[in-house]
Amino acid sequence: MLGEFEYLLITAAAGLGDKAYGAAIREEIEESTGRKCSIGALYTTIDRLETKGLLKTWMSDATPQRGGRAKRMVRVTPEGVLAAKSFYDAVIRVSRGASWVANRNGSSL
Amino acid sequence: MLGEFEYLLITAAAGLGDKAYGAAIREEIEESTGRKCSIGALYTTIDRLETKGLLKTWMSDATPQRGGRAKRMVRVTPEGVLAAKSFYDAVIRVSRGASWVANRNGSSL
DNA sequence: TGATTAGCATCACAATGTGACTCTAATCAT
DNA sequence: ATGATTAGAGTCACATTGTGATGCTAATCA
Repeated sequence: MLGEFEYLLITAAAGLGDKAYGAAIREEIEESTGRKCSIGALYTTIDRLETKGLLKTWMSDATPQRGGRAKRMVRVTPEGVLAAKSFYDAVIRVSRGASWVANRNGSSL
Repeated sequence: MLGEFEYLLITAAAGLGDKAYGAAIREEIEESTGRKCSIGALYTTIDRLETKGLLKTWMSDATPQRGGRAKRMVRVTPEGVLAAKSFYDAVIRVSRGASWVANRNGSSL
């Protein structure tokens, strides 16, 4: 199953869509979690997810900006979406009834 | 932050309340996830969570059953509940807007 | 031409997760 | 009373995942 950080990364990348590349994903993660995302965690996890087939990555052309280095673009594969969904579902399912879950009446699922 | 399995374990233990002990937690986890829970994962994770103060454990008296060995009882501490809540919230928050999340209208939070 | 900048890569290490195997003490059947 | 069976815990070496410090590259700017 996905680890927690792997899930974070896939979710961030999926949200960014076409604009998903290393540094942007990192910002996205830091924003949505409020915690630092280390470079090491970022790229090693990208590598691992790509190996597992949950992500696809490729290098873009360098952008014409000061320091505009080539970006490593990221796309979540269908398998990646599936894995994320299954992680999410697992958390939700397992959490049903837990005291810390806002119990909105007719809990569907 | 909590790992995924740590979260599972805390949730299962919390759900079992007074009846939370090693083997029962294991069954609970296997039931709610549909996956095997290895003994090693179980007890090493219990140890770690206890070290972190998220669980408290103690040995019960042996029960008068065939093979009724002393059980290692588990209680989730207030810190443990907090940690679980914070993990859950993080997953929910981060997942907002993800395509695999059933977007039920007024998403509270 | 060299300072600054955006961004990627790596490596050794820390934390987590896993399973095969073993141990214990209690009942049960002979 | 002795050995098979049972519920349950403990351990260890290993696999997987997460982290941060450090450095590299190529582009712009002054």
